[in-house]
Amino acid sequence: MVQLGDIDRSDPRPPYQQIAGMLRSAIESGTLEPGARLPSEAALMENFGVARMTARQAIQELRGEGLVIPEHGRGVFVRPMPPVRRLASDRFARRHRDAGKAAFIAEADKAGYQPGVDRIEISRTTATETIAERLRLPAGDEVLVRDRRYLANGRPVEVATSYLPIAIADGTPIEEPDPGPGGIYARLEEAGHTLARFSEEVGARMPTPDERTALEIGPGIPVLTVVRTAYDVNDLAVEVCDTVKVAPAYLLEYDVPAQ
Amino acid sequence: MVQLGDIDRSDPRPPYQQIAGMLRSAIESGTLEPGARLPSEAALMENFGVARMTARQAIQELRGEGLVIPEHGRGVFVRPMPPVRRLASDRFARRHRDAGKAAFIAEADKAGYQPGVDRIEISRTTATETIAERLRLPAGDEVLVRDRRYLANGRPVEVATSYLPIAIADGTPIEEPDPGPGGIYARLEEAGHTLARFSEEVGARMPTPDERTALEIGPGIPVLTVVRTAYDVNDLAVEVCDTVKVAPAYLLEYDVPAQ
DNA sequence: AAGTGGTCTAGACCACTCG
DNA sequence: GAGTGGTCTAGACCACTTT
Repeated sequence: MVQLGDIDRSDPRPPYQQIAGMLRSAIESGTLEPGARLPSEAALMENFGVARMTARQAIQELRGEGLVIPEHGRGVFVRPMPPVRRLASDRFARRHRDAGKAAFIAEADKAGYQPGVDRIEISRTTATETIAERLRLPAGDEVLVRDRRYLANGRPVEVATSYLPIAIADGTPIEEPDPGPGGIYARLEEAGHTLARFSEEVGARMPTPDERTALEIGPGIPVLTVVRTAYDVNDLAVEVCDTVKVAPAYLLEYDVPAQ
Repeated sequence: MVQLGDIDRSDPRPPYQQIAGMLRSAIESGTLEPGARLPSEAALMENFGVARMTARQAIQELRGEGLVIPEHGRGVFVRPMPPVRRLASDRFARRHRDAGKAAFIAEADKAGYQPGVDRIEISRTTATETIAERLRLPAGDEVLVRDRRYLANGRPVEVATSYLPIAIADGTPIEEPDPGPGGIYARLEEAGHTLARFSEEVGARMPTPDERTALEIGPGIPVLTVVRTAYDVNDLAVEVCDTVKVAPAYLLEYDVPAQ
């Protein structure tokens, strides 16, 4: 196995933190490459002369930092970093739609990874208070809901839920799982809702258990939340899109004018 | 203590997850208010008839989600949510500087909390490759570094490091801990660098141990990273500001034109 | 079958907080 | 001193993966 040091009994840190520190160093220095297997719990017990729970606690530290992922029956592995998706502030520019590409596809082309969308679900519900407020609808109005999951190189990186007023989406391809070239924004513009601007609210938090499952991430990996509202040239809110992204896979770029 | 259910032996989830789930429900429903103490480990052992490590593992789940914070010798408490700072995309508008307010102060006034800045440190170093690239300087050029920590209601919420080319900052109040009314952006404009635009890169990750200390947060709380570059009307990069924010304390707002 | 991690038990001693 | 969480031990049985 990888050569690690020994526990220093004079070190004020408890043994499990020392072990975690040595493993962390090995990961950060590249001695343990992304995808490599950590020493097994049994190996750590023998190497450091500790009980199993102590070895596990050391690994637990690294899990909490998102550095490693355990795989039942196989071992604990150094987390391979997903490809970073840089989202430029022009990602919803009309020229991408005119070229027949939805925003996600346009950006995948540029960054050079294989995009994918699955689990598309269309439904209708009454708007929650929050959604109604953002769409400036009376609370309780019916809205179209588009749920989907985005993949990069086959790995889930984002789940998104769009809400549109029924009055706008009714009878359009927006109600279809595949809304056609350019995505739903192209369809909105065809329906006369020429888009003027978007407003985005960005936050970050730990994922809920449901989100962990959908995004296939363990605990210790935060998510970025982006709530986007699209407005047409008449300043009508035509869509609210609620997205949850695997944080390490994203960098969001924005341009802010000084005035 | 708070009344919780019992473990369901037919539930496929292990006992510790069931216990964590019940505590999570109690927190989300408000039965356990922010700041309230969770049942002690001894109480959980008795209530559910489990061993101590099982009770601890349940609490560990909630720690990983950032829902609770343990305090040695006192108990485990429901994390009080810090006041959320909504950062509007106009927070660097000139009118705020003209009113003599730095961006942080202007926004605190609006949101109604007590702002604060401490640990201001000024130094000079040679630019790292990344910083030099952002400032479009030759690698190895000297830069002015402004380090500081921001507080809201006395609690740390953000650490920020600004880098400015020496050629721009040399001999100006920007080298002082307190650069005067309107902050360093006001001084830059007085020096002829009228600001035209900012570019921001937003990401999120788990904090390093150093950042955890500086921001006084435990593990389980993610941070938002924002790297802002300021450009003047001649498209000269005049400042790069690297910030690390306590994620639950922030919501960033951006306006994106459709074209 | 052997090796891995996942869960659990029943204890122990320690450090910290509070009355 | 009593109550709290922090750390550790030495076992046990289970579920999953690989050979």
